[in-house]
Amino acid sequence: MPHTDYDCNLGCPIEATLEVIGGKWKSIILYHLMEETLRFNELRRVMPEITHRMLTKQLRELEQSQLVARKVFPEVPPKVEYSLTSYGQTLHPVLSALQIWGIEHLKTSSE
Amino acid sequence: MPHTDYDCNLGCPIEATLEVIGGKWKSIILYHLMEETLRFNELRRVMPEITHRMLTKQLRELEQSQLVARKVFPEVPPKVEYSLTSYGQTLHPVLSALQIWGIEHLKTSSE
DNA sequence: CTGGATCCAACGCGATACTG
DNA sequence: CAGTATCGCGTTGGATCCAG
Repeated sequence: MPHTDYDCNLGCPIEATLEVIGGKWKSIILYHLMEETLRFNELRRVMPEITHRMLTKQLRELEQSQLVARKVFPEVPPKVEYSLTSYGQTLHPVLSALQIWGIEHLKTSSE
Repeated sequence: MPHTDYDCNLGCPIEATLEVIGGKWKSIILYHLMEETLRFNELRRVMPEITHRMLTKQLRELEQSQLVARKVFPEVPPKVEYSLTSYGQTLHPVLSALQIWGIEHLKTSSE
């Protein structure tokens, strides 16, 4: 890709993306939701290190970014499903790139 | 891309990548160094919003990650050039993916 | 089960001043 | 020009408790 004049001063695209998927948890959440719809506690199970509070918070932000959809089932006990929106799906190439490089990086740094 | 068993619990590749290029500034610095070697103050000029202190700090961390090379010219006044290492170059696809999605995202969110 | 609210410690980061 | 050291504020985020 050419070094365009999106010069990262005004509305830098890279920064914009990181704004949305950056942080310690968002991309991981998105990654897990890429394949399957998950409930709140299912997400906690696949991400044992995130705290209850943070998961809630991150999910709210992903909702606001239109990347994640929240579906509430009016039941007792409550049931809430989280899934990617179609817009969220467009992040697939980005997450793939991150994952691919990460795999190589982990290999390299463990040598 | 298949949903492999890099399940993001133990040594998650995505997290590993973000560990290295994440944060508000690192990817931007890498982006600018992708095309050309730059001196300290040249970097500041293309990134007007970063503070002196933060630029120094981020550059040190990128050095430690082996992504950026620091070359000091023993002159007065001092001259220091920063460039990508060959390892740093391998991030090209990742940064491209971030940039491409960001461009679309900015378009979308401004509508 | 899902999730909000509060308290509080830890850290990030800017501002500033100082060096070779 | 390039870089370090110190201070101090603001935000982040963990622990905990409460609620539908």
